[in-house]
Amino acid sequence: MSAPTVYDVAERSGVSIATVSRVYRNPDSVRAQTRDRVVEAARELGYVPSGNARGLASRTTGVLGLCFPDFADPDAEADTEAADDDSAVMLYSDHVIRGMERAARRHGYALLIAASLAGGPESLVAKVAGRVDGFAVLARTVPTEDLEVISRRLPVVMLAGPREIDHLDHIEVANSDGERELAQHLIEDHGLRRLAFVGGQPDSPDAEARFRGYQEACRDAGLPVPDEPSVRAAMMTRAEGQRAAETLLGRGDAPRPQAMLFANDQMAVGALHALERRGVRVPEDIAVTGFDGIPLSRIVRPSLTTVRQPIQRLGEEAVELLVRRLADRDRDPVSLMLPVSVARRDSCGCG
Amino acid sequence: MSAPTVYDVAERSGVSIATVSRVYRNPDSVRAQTRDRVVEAARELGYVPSGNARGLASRTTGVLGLCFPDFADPDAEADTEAADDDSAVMLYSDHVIRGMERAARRHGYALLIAASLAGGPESLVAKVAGRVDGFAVLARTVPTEDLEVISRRLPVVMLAGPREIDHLDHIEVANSDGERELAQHLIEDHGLRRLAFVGGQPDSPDAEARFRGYQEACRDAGLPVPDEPSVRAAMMTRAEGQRAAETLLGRGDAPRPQAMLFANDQMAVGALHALERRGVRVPEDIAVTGFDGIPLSRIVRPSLTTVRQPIQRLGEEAVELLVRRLADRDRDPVSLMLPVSVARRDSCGCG
DNA sequence: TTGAAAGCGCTAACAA
DNA sequence: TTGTTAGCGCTTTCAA
Repeated sequence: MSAPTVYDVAERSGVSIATVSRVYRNPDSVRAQTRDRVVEAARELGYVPSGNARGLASRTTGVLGLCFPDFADPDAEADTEAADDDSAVMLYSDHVIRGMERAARRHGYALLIAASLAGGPESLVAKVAGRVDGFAVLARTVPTEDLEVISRRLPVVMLAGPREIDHLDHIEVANSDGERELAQHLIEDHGLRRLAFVGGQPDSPDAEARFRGYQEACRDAGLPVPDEPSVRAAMMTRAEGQRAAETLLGRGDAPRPQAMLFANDQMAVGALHALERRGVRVPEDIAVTGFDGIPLSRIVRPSLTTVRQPIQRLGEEAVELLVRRLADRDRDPVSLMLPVSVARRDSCGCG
Repeated sequence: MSAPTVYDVAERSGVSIATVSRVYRNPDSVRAQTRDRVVEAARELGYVPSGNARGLASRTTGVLGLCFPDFADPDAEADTEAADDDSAVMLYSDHVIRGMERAARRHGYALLIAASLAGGPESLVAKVAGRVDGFAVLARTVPTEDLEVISRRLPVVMLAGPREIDHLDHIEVANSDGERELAQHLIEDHGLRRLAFVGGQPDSPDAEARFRGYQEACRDAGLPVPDEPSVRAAMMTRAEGQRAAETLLGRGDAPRPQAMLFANDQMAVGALHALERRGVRVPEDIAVTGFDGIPLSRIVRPSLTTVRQPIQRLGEEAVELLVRRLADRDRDPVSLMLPVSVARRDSCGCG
């Protein structure tokens, strides 16, 4: 039972394969009566055009791609209470995916997604690259070297993180500006002076950019400028935020900070829990801030002061850039910086 | 500057195109020295294998697909406070996507996703169908008629909702069982007798199944069995839950219900807010329950009693089914019913 | 409006 | 271990 092809449909409806093809590509170029015969035959046969053959012949796929890092262990158990935290970590990719999917849909494209695994000639990236008209890559997902090669063949846009290849389109989020503005607010409007920043690993470009913004705010305000975050979390999960908060409270050597700035909302929420348990009031005793603006940040009590990051828009803009480049391969490479906005809420005392 | 092909690489490295192909498909079948020459030439040329040509020749794509309904308006604004509610609505597809992506990755597949739009010969569904080895379809996304045709060509698994085509693999969630168990708990363990159910539109199979479970519990307990939900929400959003709660409280004609059961968590959370504003205590004055078990349900105060639905697992199982059918086209069609579990939390008085 | 024929870039026997 | 040679199913000129 091999799948029916244009030949089968052509034979059954008494036309040529070219006509069958036309019915699917440009129905109006075929006489209505002929068209009906073809459509009917296709129905009876269960004919579905082969995307591969189509793509091969027409040199386009109608598909855009996204490669993202495989943060979460694919074997992690799901749908348990314990998995919620992990679940939240993925939110970032999910938002990008959603944004891309919507924008792609608007332009008539489908979206192919794949989390990167190992490299090598048969990597997922290569698979994606060969099946799409263009694709987006989240920072630190694909070796720069590979992108160098692939981007010679089709449009690639790099998302978040630094611009590693300067002839590629690139979008980033104003991480540093956002954190600076947030810290400034704490310092100037609330008069806080003993701040602590909880960051991520040094190889996380986002977390590092946020830390830089924090440093800038300290410098601008004439406060001591730390070289390193007060604490570095490995995964930036809620559990780690909890731990970080306890660490910061427990340091006998220094006075308790007046504010804890976390590199993301997950950790800040964890900290809120830890502080509540220790009987430390937020914001009366200490201010807490996050970064990202996930839905959860608005719901926790006290509601979390944070920096809203337009992650979904990141995905949408990526598609726009791809579509534009597909229309004009020679346009100059673009580098966008998406603005963020500080959401002043209860946890800093702005209720 | 047309993209380089196997021929270019073969010529540059002084081998045949077959050898080039082997290097990418089965590196070990080529002498190391030859392989290095090929890889080097490919690098220099910027060669990326064409997925289309590959798929055409090998009759497989290494891609699985998902079609889901286009609930959210793709033009809706994102990343604003106002969009949060809308944002939450999408969570369902997001979870399925995540589940499928992870499972697909485990099996070496990428995932192609597309929200359905209009029908017709050139619909997104057809595009997906032509580009994957098999795909999953969320209920009410693709006309049954189309699936009938497409499923003759490649494996299709139907997700959530009733089993519309009985020779296809199918997975659903025990909506009805879950709601019945939940209502039973309210009735038997908490001794409540005046319950109200807030449902969705009649064309939502999930919401309807939940209502049926509710009816069953009423019948089993000897309570009056309503024909219709007390309120029907159009989109089952937080805002609508709020409104529904107010409607139920405001009905002068009947005594206030002792419990409000919502067809999903979103609405229940909205109701919690509305009740708090009206000074109605939960669970002391009234019990509130949801359905789905989204992360938010655990975080709101009081924490929400709900039914945890394994949505992500739905996606994972879909992939498993597809992979299995790909391995054996003749196996009997499977219909899975994924179990749910009642999460007894504060909002029913189980804190 | 329709048909004939030449690829699109790769895989997969089969040979060597 | 490597090369030769048919296709895979469709789109796309160019003619008719």
